[in-house]
Amino acid sequence: MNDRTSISSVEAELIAVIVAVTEGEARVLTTGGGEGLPSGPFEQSHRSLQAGLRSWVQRQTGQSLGYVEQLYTFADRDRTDTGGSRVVSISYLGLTREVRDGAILEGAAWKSWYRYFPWEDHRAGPPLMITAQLLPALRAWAEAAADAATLRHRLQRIAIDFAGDGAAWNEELVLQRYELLFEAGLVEEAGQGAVGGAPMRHDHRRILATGIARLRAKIKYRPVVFELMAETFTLLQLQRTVEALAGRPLHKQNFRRLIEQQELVEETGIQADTGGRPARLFRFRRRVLEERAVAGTKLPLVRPI
Amino acid sequence: MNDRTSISSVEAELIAVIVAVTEGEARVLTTGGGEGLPSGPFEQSHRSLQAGLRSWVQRQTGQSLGYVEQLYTFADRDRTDTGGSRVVSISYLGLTREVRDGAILEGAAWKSWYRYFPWEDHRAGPPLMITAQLLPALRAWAEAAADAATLRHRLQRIAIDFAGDGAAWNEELVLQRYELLFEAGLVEEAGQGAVGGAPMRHDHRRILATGIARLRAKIKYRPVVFELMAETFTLLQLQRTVEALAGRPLHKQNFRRLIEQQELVEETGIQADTGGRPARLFRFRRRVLEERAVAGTKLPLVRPI
DNA sequence: CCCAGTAATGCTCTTTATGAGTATAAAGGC
DNA sequence: GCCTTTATACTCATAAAGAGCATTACTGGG
Repeated sequence: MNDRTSISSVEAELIAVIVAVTEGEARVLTTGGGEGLPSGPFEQSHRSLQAGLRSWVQRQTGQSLGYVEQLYTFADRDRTDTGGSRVVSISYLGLTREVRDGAILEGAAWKSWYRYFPWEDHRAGPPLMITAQLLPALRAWAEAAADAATLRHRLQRIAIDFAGDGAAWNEELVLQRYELLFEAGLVEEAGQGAVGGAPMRHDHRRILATGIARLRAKIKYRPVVFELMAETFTLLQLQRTVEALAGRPLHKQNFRRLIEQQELVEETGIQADTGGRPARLFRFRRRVLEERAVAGTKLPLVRPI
Repeated sequence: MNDRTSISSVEAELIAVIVAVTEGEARVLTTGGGEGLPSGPFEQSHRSLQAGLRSWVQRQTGQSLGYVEQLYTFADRDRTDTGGSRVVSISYLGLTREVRDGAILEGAAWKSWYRYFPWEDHRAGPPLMITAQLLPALRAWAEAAADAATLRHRLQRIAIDFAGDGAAWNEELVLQRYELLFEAGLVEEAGQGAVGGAPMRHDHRRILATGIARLRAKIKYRPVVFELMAETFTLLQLQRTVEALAGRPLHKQNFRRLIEQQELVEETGIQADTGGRPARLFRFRRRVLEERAVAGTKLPLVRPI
């Protein structure tokens, strides 16, 4: 690795985590019957990586990506199906809205992301499968450790990732939890004895976990949720969207206070029929993006149930 | 971009932003007389990207990288010197400590990062060059806008990035500021009329800006500063290190309160001769990394001078 | 020994942010 | 009218963050 000597040749592909929230469900665009993420070669014709991704999604879904962010570049995968040549996979996170009648890629489908990570949805309290299935299996794995130090370390990781010892659930540890389950051999990609969650090809579920973790962190300090909303929305709809992403319930009044005091939205004057008292409709004040270095949507939590 | 069709071949290289803090100065490992960042091909033999980077730095500096994190993958550069073939550059941030007598790569040298970004060092108040040089030049650029909307937009960006209108200086906007100056043609890489900061080859200064921005954000929520410290240190040394990275002064007492209440450090029992009252020496409690999902070093600011 | 200079350290005060809860308002369905 | 449902307005308690004052412990010079 001296300065500019030889540069090695590799294959490059793009992998996309495209997220939308529809009817209060966080969904991700999948291919191959829900077993893969959309992916394809990075073509020489593309002006840049982002441009390549945007143009592809635009062509396939008829919908422009509101927000695009690079996730991670992987190269440590062993790809046996390309004849031993090294593959560099560049993954992206994209936010959009589902178009009902949009021309969607053959075989592509929107799937709830909790289908792949059922242990991540705490909106109605901690999923029962955590205590019923995951924790017993994880503890068995921990106790199969070769030595005491490994045992202690495994138990510690389980406690942190799955909020043992009365610690609070940390919704951002999506990737750590998936990796823990992977190491413990509890997801299908790792072998047998899967305990939960639909599998994906290659390491696509891992990439999805990376995307979810990034998004859950991002909504707290950047106003990206609005990329997932319709032009106008009620504050409850906005809250439900954040809850769908974060996978946990929020305190309604405090959520409203937060949004309004940050002046992220403005009223449109119209009312929405919501089943109870009509709600005011709001729209995102896009100007805030240029007015100041703007904060996102913190999570006004409610006490864990 | 259908699923697994053809995959295009590109050249892959690694670019490293290696940071150390020595005597209260944030420094970065450079090559070619300070005009480039260490870079080289990603070799097939490397187990993974990170492993490739680590082994290379280890060989060249005799120092292991404490913390490594992927920064960004670029592919939109026009590389004319490789015969039109596309280059994918994967950049990394690495934290380490300088070794005085370490075998350092031929031509490599540690340079203060404020040499490249003199407008980023606000430890002794806002640098005079901002009001004396940058702002006048930026305003001139803004006023050369073709239409009123562009003018307004440019002025807005200047105000956000350089804390106009009494807004607070945001130390995380390193990349945005560099890009603004680039667009305005005020850095040497963009053409003539450079106003400040040493230039670098290709887009290396941009990559360095990305690394600084990432690190400035990271120290607030992850305890990564300790990777830059000696085994034991006084709280003031720790504070000076954070200040060197953040580029702004911190409130001493509040900084101590923050560090101690988070139990990030433990006393070693030894005292250090510091010129005044002797200070207690501390070491990082590495265990916190496994005890809990741990917070970093927030910035207890002092009022801007 | 006294004194100035330099750091280190202990505490208090104020303001703001956050988690939580109570109360009231406005719609529809019966 | 009464109940259900959702929206919205406030209040309260606590914790965290920004700021400053006071005191302690060393060095070196007279």
